[in-house]
Amino acid sequence: MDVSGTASSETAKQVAGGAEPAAATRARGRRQGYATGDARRARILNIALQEFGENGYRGTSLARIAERAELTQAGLLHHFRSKQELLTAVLDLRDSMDAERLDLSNLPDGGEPALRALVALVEHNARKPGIVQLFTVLTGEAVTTDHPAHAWARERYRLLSTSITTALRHGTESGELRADLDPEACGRQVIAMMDGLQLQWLLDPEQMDMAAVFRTYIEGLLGQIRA
Amino acid sequence: MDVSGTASSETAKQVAGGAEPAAATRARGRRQGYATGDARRARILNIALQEFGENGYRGTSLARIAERAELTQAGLLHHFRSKQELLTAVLDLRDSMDAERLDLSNLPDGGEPALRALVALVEHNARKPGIVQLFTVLTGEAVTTDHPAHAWARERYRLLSTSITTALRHGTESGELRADLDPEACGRQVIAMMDGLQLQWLLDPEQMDMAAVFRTYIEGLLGQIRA
DNA sequence: GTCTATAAGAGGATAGAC
DNA sequence: GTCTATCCTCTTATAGAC
Repeated sequence: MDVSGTASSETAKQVAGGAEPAAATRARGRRQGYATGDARRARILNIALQEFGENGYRGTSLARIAERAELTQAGLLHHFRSKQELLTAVLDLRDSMDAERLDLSNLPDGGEPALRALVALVEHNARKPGIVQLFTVLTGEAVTTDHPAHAWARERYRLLSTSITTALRHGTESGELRADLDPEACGRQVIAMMDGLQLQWLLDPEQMDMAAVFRTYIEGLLGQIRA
Repeated sequence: MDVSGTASSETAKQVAGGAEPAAATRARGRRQGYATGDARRARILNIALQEFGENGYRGTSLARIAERAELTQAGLLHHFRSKQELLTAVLDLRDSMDAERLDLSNLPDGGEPALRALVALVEHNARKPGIVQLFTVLTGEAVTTDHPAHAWARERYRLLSTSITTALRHGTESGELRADLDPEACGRQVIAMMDGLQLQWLLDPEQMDMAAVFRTYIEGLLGQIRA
């Protein structure tokens, strides 16, 4: 059931900063102009991230998150005024975690470096089923136009798409890649391949080595588009 | 909890019934051992298909479906004993609609014919956003292990995967495709590309010509794997 | 085959005490 | 900052009349 079990402890560290005494956290929080209770917030966020990933937005209840965070639902709503606000915070958190590894809006320049960076990202993701699932489940839900994450998802794809497209275009312009390559279509394809493989991998992890299949794809693609 | 089992082809035929007089339908139903009220059932199924596609399984209520089908929730539950049973019937319906166009478990033999058949399927799908969305939303939700459609989705991918893999393998064996092609990995990639492009297309239809991008991909792939 | 009525519960959100 | 208590709505499913 707990698909993201391994990921959780690591993510907690990234956000919470460990088992610091609450008083110290509070004091520093005030100095830096934060609201107090950062550790609490971080704990809630990490639990929410797991729950949204495991059951989707609609399938997750505030009560369940509150229970796991060891406070009441009303207490939770003190930190996040609504379920939707909590979701937004979780999505921001996920984006910032990605950014630590690889700034998707600023890929290495040139075709081959950019594509190899993506291979590294997929290899990284293959060790983080929880995070991948959060993304896959929410993006699927968000296809619905009135879903609270719809705008987030659309924006994310536009950003990612232009990022890859730009890197590829630079490759064609520098002569690294074939001049007749369509950078936009190619970029969309690469993103689609990442998402599609994630889906198959999550549904049936034993059936596929996601990172290996993606690497094979990129190798083939490079052989095809190199000048 | 078994979603992938029973009901299958019977439900499909019931739905195809259309605007036949109710009395005739009922009489034939009795002869063939169906429950009566086929037209009603079909109407419910088609509405449920729309609703599940628009809001996902969790986001859809029986009351809403009943309202659109012009009966009460209790009346609806006379035809389908539970929400899950209704979902199962909808999934069977969707599969049978696909089958009308292209039997995915029995693709044309050989690499190029099979891949070209998939291009035709994607072109067809690009004109059916509702059906594509049902699939995308439910598959995303179904990543969760305890989702009622989880087994259905996993089974569907296994089937589809072996189907494409088989066609490609025949291609390598007949000398049509390069001997060093990995049919399994390649098959998984093709499926992933279809799913990933669907996702981007649904989120932002104006941003992409799904069929064109997929065709480009397949052309490039063919150039790469042909012997 | 369809209805009304209702059980039995979970959902999100708010008010006010401490 | 967290609690209890409560509200109101929505959910799935069942019972029994017609």
